[in-house]
Amino acid sequence: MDSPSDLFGRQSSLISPFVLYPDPSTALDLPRHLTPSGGGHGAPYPGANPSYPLIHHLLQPGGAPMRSGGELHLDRYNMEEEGMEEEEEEEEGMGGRLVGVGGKRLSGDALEADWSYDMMRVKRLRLESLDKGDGEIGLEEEEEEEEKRRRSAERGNREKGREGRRREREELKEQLEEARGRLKALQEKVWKAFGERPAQEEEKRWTGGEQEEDEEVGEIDDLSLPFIPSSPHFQGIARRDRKARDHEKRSEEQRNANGGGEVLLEGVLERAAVWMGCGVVRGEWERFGGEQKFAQALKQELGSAVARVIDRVLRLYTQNEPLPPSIHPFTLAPSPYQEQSEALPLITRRPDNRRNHLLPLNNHPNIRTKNPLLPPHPFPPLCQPHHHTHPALLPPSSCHKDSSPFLPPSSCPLPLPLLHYTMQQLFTRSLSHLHPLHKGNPFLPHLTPSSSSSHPSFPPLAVMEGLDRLDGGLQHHHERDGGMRGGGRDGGMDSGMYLGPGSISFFFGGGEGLSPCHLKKAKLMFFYARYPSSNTLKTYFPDVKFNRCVTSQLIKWFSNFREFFYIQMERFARQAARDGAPCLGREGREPPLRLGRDTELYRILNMHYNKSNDYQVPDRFVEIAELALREFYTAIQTGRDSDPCWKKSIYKIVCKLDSPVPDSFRLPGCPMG
DNA sequence: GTATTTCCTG
DNA sequence: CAGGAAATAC
Repeated sequence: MDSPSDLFGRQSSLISPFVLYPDPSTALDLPRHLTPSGGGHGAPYPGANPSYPLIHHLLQPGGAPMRSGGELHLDRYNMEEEGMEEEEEEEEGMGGRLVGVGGKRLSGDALEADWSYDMMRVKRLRLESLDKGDGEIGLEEEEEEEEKRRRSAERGNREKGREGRRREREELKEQLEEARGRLKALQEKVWKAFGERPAQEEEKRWTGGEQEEDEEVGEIDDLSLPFIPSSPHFQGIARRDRKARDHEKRSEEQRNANGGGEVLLEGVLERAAVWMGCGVVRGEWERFGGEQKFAQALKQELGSAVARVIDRVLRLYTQNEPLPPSIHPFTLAPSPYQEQSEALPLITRRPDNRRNHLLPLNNHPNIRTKNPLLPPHPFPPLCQPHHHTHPALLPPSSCHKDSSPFLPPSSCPLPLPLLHYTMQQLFTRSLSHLHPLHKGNPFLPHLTPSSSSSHPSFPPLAVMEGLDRLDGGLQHHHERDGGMRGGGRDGGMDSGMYLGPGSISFFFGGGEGLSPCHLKKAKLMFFYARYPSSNTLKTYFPDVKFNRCVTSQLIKWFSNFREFFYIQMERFARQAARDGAPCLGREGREPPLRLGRDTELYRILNMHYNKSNDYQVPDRFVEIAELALREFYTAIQTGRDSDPCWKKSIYKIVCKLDSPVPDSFRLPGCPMG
């Protein structure tokens, strides 16, 4: 039950690197219908069932059926990402054929048996042909059969048998060809999306760059070796197959003059095939510690492949600057975010000097400033009554107050997903190559408007926002995954592969998932709506492709926001009741329990919902918070808090206080650009 | 039954 | 903040 497959259980479309960046022309079309698929209580992401057509089978080495939300998802891959349906159909077809020889979809309890059977067939056919070639390998079974046939001396029958097997072989060949073709087509799509590889790059690769390629192949092969059973049969087959494939791969690649990505993609697939071809028999699988090693290797494979792809694309990017936006890997899906600052007439920017008006803060022990990038007094006292334009914005540079220093300032929020830390690191690493000069200079005077506008959305690095959070969360998941999934002994499968729902799928081609930017936006929305309906959410997150998973995610966010809100309210109400200080404001003349903008509570709320402080907290929200505070306070004072349901009345009150969210939130992306 | 919410935990 | 369970709403 702790098989590595569990660790993949929530990932979506891992295999989707082949559709890394969806065609912009098709990325946003097609209304989506929701796919009903089980779920229910306690399953916030019932629809988060991934579709990983190619590695789906790989992920179930023991034939364990994949479960999600307590339901089996065997017969049909969840097609939640309908937009990818076409692509997936192709991939599925290919995956199915690669694994299940007969092109059938392997599923259910029969999976293991089918799998083994099919793979045995492949092996036998393969061995047969090898046998004919140089007689190097033979199976007893085969020899016996031959013997029997010879003895029977029934030529017709023999012919029949051979005919049958030849047909089988040819069928197999055809299927392989087809699979290959499909793979190629997919890869071409990818490259189309990536843009043409420059000719000189290609030349370099095949002259001076060859070595690099070799290294990669070698490295990868090394990686896969442990999974090849030591039996000479398998070793021989694997070696020869690999050689043949490598050769074929290269000549084909040369013919196509495509690029390294093809090698990478094909490599990953082919090595996966090697694993399967060599390790599918259960005994072997177990004998070689298949699960762990497989998981580890798969992780490394995917990680390194993705890293290399990214590196290459980015290298390409720097070499070819400026790229037409259409082929920029990060702008393929039109980024609404880049237009925000111009597109939001309702949003006025705060004067720059606001942030210089740092007043000393009360050093409340409860306040933690985890982010070292934040200034020592990260919170401007928003008590000036003059700045009540709302909503109000800080200048764009504020976006980077808490992001990585080497990111250009106007780079805010592409809708990159809540990438896992590992993925973020990949990006960070790659991007640090790109913008080495930006290091240590958050404000980048040398980044001219033109250069930034030629890649207005380039650094996708809203990703970096909340890195600290995710970093902390990583360990978190480590523990949890270790405890719940890996039993704490998962040798290679740390949470490096763990990705929250919608994250990697988004990145690898989902296209419209939730990003840190959306989280930010949701938090700001909370100032207006504590209980947004899913329709409201759909209205205000137009760039999000809503499916059940995403909807619950957003709803869950608001639930979390409320939770935090209520906790703070209660806490401060109790504190006020305890301290006999009903006046939270500094000025004694203030009405009781006023939430002044210079108060600790205000500070905490602002910090939570408006961390980068690029938004003016609406007066309305302050009022609501005050009201909630008073409700809590009086409930506590009057002893109503002993009633187990005492909070519910307050929730009801708060529930009615939602106000219209400003129209600026209807625009895609972050309302603060 | 499903969707949503709260509560709890990590 | 996410995940899960339980309760509740529809």
